[in-house]
Amino acid sequence: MRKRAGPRRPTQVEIAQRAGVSQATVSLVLNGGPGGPVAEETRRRVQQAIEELGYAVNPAARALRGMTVKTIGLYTFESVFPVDQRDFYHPFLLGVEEEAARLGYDLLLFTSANTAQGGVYARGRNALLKADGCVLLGRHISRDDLANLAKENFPFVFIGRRDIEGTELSYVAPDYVTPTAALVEELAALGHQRILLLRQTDGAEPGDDRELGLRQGAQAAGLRPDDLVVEFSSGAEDIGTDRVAGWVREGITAVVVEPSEDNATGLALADVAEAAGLRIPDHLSVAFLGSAPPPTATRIWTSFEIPRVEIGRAAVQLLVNLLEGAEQPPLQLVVPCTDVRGNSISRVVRR
Amino acid sequence: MRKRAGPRRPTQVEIAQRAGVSQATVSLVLNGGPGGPVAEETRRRVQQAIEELGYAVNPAARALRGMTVKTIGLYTFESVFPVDQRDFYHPFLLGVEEEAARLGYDLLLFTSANTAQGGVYARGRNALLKADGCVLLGRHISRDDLANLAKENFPFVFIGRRDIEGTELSYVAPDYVTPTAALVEELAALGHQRILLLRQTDGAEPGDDRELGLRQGAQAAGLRPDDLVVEFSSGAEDIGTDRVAGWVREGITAVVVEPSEDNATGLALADVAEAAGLRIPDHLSVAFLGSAPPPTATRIWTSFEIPRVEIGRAAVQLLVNLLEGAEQPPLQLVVPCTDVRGNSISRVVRR
DNA sequence: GATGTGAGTTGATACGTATAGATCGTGGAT
DNA sequence: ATCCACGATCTATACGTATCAACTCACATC
Repeated sequence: MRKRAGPRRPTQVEIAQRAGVSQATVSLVLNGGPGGPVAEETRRRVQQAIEELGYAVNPAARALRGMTVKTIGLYTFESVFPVDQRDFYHPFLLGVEEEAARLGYDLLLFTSANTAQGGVYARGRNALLKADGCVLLGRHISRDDLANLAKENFPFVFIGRRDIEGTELSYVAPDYVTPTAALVEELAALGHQRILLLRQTDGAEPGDDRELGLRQGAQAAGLRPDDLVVEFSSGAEDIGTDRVAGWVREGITAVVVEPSEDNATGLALADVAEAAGLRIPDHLSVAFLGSAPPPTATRIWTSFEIPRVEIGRAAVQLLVNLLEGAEQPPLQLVVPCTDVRGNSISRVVRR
Repeated sequence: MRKRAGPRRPTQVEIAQRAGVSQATVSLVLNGGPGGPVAEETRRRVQQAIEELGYAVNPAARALRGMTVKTIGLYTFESVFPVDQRDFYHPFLLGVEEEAARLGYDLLLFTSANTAQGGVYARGRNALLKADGCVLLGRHISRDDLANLAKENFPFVFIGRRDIEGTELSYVAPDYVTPTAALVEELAALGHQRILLLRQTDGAEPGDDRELGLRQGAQAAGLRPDDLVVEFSSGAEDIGTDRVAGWVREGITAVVVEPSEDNATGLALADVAEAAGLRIPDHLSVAFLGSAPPPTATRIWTSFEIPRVEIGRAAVQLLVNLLEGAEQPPLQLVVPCTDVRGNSISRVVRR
């Protein structure tokens, strides 16, 4: 941590000297505040001195006094930066950026302190403290970090639902339960009797939500709990021909897949099924419980779309509430998703 | 500018009390520095207290002491945020982000203080001071702002060449002169006798560079100065049928166009020419002196590509040099562009 | 035994700001 | 004439850190 170079900038003291007033008066002119109004003549002299010397307030000093700096941090547990256009996270950033700008906050990207670099508390510091508050993002979160931040009473909003024991943290999350239940009901109505949920190994709470939606939908459709199968996968390599054949032998006719960034699991399932002569959707219905792979000429995946930009915006709004609002309890927000009607599910066709 | 809410965070003083040492010793443990080494036993006790209380250094206090905070600002004169994928500026940001992350700096996006909001010195503050230094970007710069920043001795690097009288500022810019000259020589070799340079009204130094390249290339090719025509345009509405017809009547057979974000001028020229029965390139050669519109099935614009990502990276490197390096004069960097061989120029064909 | 020597620690200070509390006129009410 | 109220300004302080200069203490040197 080096010293800054170059000559010093003018301070309020120098302004005061030049204007023939005290430093306190300069601060009064700048910020108003208690201490009474400032006489017009005095104000004029101070303003003039400010012009002449090119004074600008020192944000560090303000921050040290406990003032906010109008800066919102954005921390991503995965390496999101540099932000590629095709990036899974890009829409979130867009929303965050947009709303931060609208509310007059600057946006601090914590590119230097992601999980690979040692996380939030890398090098014994809490990098996030550079900002007034922070939006957190990412699938592979560190629960310790979250818990610590909450304990430290640092204002932050998480994008995605996470529950940490002992603290009620603030988050904005998509509602996975409702559309999953609806999808399962639809599958049941199409005649599917046994449904498989393919969860991500590291799915955490979002995975739980999908499973909850599965069970709710099944119950509403009159399916029994043991008509449901839940299995896990951590990527393409987990989806072998044998495994898929086993599912079919068990009577599975529909698979609902928890998405991941690259949707490797779901795509592998489609490949393997295809290679085994199983046509989608005739022999096997497949739906994604969230963002599906991009549509092709022949295939539109049945799924639902997460309103990422809106979630980003909402996260900033929540955070600014935390920062500027009165003492409120941490606030959670769950936003609805929109269905994507695809052609990857259909009525069962016996082979 | 509100007060921060919530309970206070532990400070070095509290760590010191708990460990039974002085605050100065705590700082020594954290930063080393002069004041001699710390005994192993003492260090251990301090570390333990830090663990137990969950101490994290206060960046504001460090900054107030004149330390750097490892933060690079990114300021854009135009409204670049939110960063759309198709955005002209996106590759620059990519490079800046990438290099900042690599060098261990966080990136502060000044979304709140663009030109529309009052510029760098909006609300009497210099927003940029929140960062150690800053990368500046944009076509419609405020020369006053640049001059002021230079006067204030604020460390910054501009992307694109700008000359400000009285100060030598630090920038990274593409070399427009060399490829422009090469293009003009090529046109001359193809038999073009009269060449038009179509400049952007607000082109500033980059426009000057193109004109310089034009003259250099012409001279090398043996064209006379009055074989060259320079005109200005600020967009599609400036390119009428009459104007284009006039050029042709004057004997112009080749147009080199200074690009803009949307390249409206160049595209309008193509449209108008087409509508007037002038085929490109047979009747009129057209080249872009920089980033051309995207290629279509039939048309690849002859142009040259600005290495935007590399320029972003280089800007950060320069800035970090300024911040960390010894006392050097401001440093400029000019990077070469790569030719794009298109099909929009050819030998002259008499109609 | 006097005198350095150097490792280890600490008190004091400055960075620039916001603000609580004290001060000082000045004029109006009593 | 005295007191009060109030507008305008100032003095003093705290925020949390890094660092300089001073200090202590043990130990080696002559």
